[in-house]
Amino acid sequence: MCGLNAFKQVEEYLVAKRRSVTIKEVAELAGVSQMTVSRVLNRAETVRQETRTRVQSAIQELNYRPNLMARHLAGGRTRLTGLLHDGAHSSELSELIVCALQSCRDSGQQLILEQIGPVEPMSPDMIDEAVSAIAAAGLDGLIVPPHLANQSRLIDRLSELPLTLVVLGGTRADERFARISHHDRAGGFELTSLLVRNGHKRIGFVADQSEGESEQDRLAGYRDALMHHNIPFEDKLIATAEVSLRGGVDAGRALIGHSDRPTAIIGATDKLAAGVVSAAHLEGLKVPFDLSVVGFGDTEAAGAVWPQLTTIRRPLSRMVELAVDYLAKSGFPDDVDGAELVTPQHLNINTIDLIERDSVAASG
Amino acid sequence: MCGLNAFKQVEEYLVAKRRSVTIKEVAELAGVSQMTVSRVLNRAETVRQETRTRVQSAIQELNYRPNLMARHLAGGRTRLTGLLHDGAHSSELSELIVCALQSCRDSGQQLILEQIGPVEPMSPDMIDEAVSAIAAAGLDGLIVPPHLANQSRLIDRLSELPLTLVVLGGTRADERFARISHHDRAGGFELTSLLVRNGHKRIGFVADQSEGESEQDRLAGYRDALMHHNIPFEDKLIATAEVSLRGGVDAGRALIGHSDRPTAIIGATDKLAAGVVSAAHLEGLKVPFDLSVVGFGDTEAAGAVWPQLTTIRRPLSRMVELAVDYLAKSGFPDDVDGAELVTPQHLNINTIDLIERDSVAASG
DNA sequence: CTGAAAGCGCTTACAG
DNA sequence: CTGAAAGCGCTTACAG
Repeated sequence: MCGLNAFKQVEEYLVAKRRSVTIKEVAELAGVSQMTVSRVLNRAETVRQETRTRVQSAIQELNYRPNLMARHLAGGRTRLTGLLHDGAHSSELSELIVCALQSCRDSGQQLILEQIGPVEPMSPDMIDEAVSAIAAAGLDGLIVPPHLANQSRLIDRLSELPLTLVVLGGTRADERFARISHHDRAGGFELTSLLVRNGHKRIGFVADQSEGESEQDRLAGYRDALMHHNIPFEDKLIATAEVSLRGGVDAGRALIGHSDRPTAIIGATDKLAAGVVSAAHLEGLKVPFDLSVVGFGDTEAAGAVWPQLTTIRRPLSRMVELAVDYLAKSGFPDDVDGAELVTPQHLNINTIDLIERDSVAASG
Repeated sequence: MCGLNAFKQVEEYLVAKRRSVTIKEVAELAGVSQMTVSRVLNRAETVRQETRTRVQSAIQELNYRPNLMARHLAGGRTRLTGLLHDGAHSSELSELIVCALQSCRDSGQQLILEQIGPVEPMSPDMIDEAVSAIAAAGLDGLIVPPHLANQSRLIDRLSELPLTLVVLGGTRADERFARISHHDRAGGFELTSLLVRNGHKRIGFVADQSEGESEQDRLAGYRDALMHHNIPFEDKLIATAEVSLRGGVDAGRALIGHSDRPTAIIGATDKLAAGVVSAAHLEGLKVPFDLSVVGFGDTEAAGAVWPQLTTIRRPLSRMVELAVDYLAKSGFPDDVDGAELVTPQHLNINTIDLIERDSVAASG
């Protein structure tokens, strides 16, 4: 009841004044100075817990949002956090941005989208130009999404900038930047084991020819699983392809083509797997009855083919959230749920999120 | 070399940032007050020509750029602009957000994402709750994306809030809010005509059962085109489906099933069309040789099936940009390129962007 | 036609 | 751990 009344009052007040809630009002409601509210907003550790809590409830009750303009003007150093993207719109990019926006707001950072591309492959000149633009933006931190984590020249250049770099995805720790990885190798193991449990012994794999660390790790996980289940590894069950639908179709046809064809195929990405499904259709095979197909990523591609793909979801939201947090606090916390701190600069998320849909059936 | 250059640029930038030219310096150089400089900047007619000229040369000499942050801060409150979304990540959402973020920054607005859903269908309670949350956010404006434009209860509730509402997509002008529509009917006409030009006479249409205005308009365009080309309209060539891959598959099978089957099928959305492609595969028909298929939207679904779909791209970036602009200026400009001002509150974009891919072949 | 003052909403720098 | 003051760069509202 009380909450409802306060709610109503705030609303009426806002309508009447036609302006938004300011730090002053929050301070008044919490019974502290503006300074203290500002400290809470900026994550200063010097505020007593009790005071902090009081301020936070005031913020919530009034639905206060700091005015970015004022912040920028006063501070001269609102932290600008960049999120790099390549201009290709996708469900992954929307997940990344939505979550980054939310996390940045929570931690008082301002999100700036920085675009590179979308030309593929990226030329050295293009990279240098983009990096110059990023340098000129005066960012405090920059987040590189999984999709661009393999661009070594780009990462090299970005590492030289006077900003904190966080790379999502990939595998190895690198002291030039912070990395948040997820357990691709275990994912590959899991997906392969699922197929083995369904009786499959001849399992094909469509690998990414660009040899990104993540994609290579998925393949390594596949080999781990074969070994674990005493199934011999065969070169001819591996095909490489450019990550595109066409690449998946071609690689799928190649794998299906020969006489001793696989009964199941893993795509290193959903897009490749979607291509494999189409290849199966073209060759007259029913999925999943004649051929099981699984992918990686839980992207839109996984839900756009029939049957919809069993796949492994990447914890993108979690990763950006952790990245923004890292930038806010200049380091990872010691204890992150479901994640392991490999080095102070390298956090690995080790939960696996298997999404089972309709593209797997028992063999034979 | 390049790295060194990047460093140098940053250094220069930082120095520049610390002492960026302000209105005060311009005023001093021109020998006037800040106020006069401000008047010149804001095109006030009350400045004497001679003074104006002096100020302008000072501006040029110092290469002065007004600080947008300060401008917006002083000029009034910064406007909070909401973008509604349903939590379902997609390429469309990423396009919407990327563009909204950019436009808001340009016009000094602050973008707030407001989520409703993602439960489907949305219950009245859920809608009311979401609308309350939106009310409490104290937004000045709210943009409703095409995907949610059909939710009449939601729109009704939002119309009652003390904020400026802009609905993207849909068809009819409504005085309770501003609308930016695109030419769905002409799009339906165009797509149908493309098929007719390819010799198709029996053209199926998978309609959206939810009867959204846009989707209905596409069907109307289809009928227009048939009439224009003297092809009789047949009820049995129309199927309705829930907008999902499964819906498309089922509707596709129904249309393909009967003896006198269509040689081409239009999906009211790409997702439905993707389902139709899968249905064709399941029934042993080759796309596009046995069946041509086209969709609407140029979404990820259009690129995730094989063959990739010919479709019509919606001008989403353009629409959000215009929406943000409308909110900034409280109205549409008189002359927008490629668009028509139906009423002062209703702008219709009449360009059609046909994306031809590989899902259409000549009939017979 | 022009200017001095107040203030937008926030932060930095200092003081307790 | 918390607060009072000054000021970021500009505009509005008032005064000449």
